[in-house]
Amino acid sequence: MLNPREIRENSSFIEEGLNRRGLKVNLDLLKAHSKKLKELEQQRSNLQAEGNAVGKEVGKQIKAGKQPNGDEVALLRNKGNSIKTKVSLIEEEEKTLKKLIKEQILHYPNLPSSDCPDGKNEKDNIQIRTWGKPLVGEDFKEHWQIAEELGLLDTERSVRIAKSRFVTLLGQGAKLERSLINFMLDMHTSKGYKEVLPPVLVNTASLEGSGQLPKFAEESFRCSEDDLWLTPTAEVPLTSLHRDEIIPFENLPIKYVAYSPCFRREAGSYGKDTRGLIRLHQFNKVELYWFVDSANSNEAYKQITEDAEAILQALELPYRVMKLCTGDLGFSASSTHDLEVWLPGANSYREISSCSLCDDFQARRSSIRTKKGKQTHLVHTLNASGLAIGRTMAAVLENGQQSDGTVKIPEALVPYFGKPFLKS
RNA sequence: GGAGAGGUGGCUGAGUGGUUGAAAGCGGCUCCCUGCUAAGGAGUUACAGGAGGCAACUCCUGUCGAGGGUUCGAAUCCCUCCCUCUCCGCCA
Repeated sequence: MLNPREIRENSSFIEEGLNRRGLKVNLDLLKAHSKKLKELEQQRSNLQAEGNAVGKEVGKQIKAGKQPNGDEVALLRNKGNSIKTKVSLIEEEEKTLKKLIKEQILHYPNLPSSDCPDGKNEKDNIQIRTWGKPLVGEDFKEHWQIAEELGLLDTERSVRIAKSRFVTLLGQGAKLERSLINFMLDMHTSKGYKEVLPPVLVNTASLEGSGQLPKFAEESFRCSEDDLWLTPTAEVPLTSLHRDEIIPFENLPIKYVAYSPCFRREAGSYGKDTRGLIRLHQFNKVELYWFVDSANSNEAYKQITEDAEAILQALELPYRVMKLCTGDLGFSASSTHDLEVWLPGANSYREISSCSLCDDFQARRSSIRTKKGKQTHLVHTLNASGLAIGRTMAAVLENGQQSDGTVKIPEALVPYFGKPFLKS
C-alpha cells in the first residue's frame, strides 16, 4: 500500500512512480479527499475533547452534590448532546471518505525503485547475467514428451479427476517431484532459513495484506461457503504469519522457506502452455521469504536472489537473470529479478523464479513493524521462488535428456532421487 | 452438528456507568545497593492518527475481539457479528 501521508504531501512523486509503470494517474482527487479527511478528523477530535470535558464536569458536579436533574446539569447535558450530534455528522462524512480513499489506495501498485529500468513489457527487461552453457540443437525433446515416454505423468486422467491444466504425477515422476522439494528445503534450511508448512487456504485479509486482493480476485480460487481462498503462492501465508505484529528488532532478519502447493486460475492465458508442467492450476513451489529492517533490504535483495540461483547451480541448469522493467513488475514489487532457466527442448529461457523486493508495501498493508529503541517503523519484505517445482522438473528432464531416451539426474539430486538415471 | 464458557496491555489476571489507557503479579528495560552471584530498592514499560518544537519532549483524539445502540459520560448496560476454549457426537 502506498503511504497515505505521502499521497497528501508529495503526490507528484507518487504519480511519477506510477507513470513509470505505465499507469496514467492523477492523484488530485485522492489527495483532496485525503486532506479533507484529515480536516474532518481534526474537527472531530477537537469536538470530542470538548465533549469529554463536559462529561467530566457533569460527574464532578453530581459528586459535589448537585441535583442530577437540576438546571446546571441539564445545561451541560444539552451541550453534550449538541456536541454529540455534530460529531456523528462528521463521523458519517469521514466514513464515506475513508472507504473511498482505501478502495483507491488498495488498487495502486507499489512504486518502482529508482534503479528499476523503464519499459513497457517483458521485451524491455534487462539481462544482467547468465550462468552455464545452454544446450542448443534440433534433437532435443520438450519435457512433456519425455515425461510421457517415461510414464511420469497422466494429463488425460487428470481431466477426469479435476479439469484441464491439472496434472497427476506417477511413479518416478511423483518421486522426482518429491525429491526436488526435499532437496530445495534442505539446501535452504542449511543456509539458515526456517522451514514453514503453512495453511494453503487463506482468508481475505491475508490476500489483501500481500497484494493479491482486491485487484486480482479473478486469479484465485475461492471457497464459496467460507471466507477462504486457495493460496496462489506461499508468499501470502508467509506475509500474514506476522500480520499486525511488531517484530523485536533483534529478531530481524527473519528468513523463511516454505513448501506449498499453489493454485491459480490462469484466467486470460487460454491456449498458452497447454502441454506439460509449465502452466497449471495447481503446482508446487518452494518459496523464500524475508522480513528485514528497511536499512538492510538492498543487501537482502541481493542475497535472496543468490539463494534462489544456488538451487539452479546445484542442479546444473543453465539460466539467466533478468531485471524486470517497470512495465513488467508485479503489483507488490518495487524491484524484481526473474531467473529464467534454459529449456533446450523448447529452445528458450523460461521463468522459474521471481525474486522481489517489496519495500514496505506489504508491511504497510499487513501492518508489520519493528521497534528500534522507541521508534516503531515498518519492516521491508522480500520473496523469491526457490524454486517452482514443476518448471524445475521440466528443466531437469530437458537438460538431462540422453539420446537413448533416458534422463540423467543432476548429481546433487541423486541422494534424493535414489539413482543417477531416469529410465522406463 | 449438540451443549456450555469466554474474548482486557508481552503474559497471568482485577475491574458492572464518572480523571480507568486500565489495579495487582510476572516478564522486559534503566538506575541504586551489594566483593561476585543470589536477594533487595527506585523508576520505567501499548498502538494508531494529529498539533507544536531542530530535538529530548509536550499536548489532543481514538483504541479493553469487530460493528452498531443507550447515556452528558461505557471495558462496564443493550443488539448483531467474528473468534477461541471445554464436553458430547462424527471424522483423516
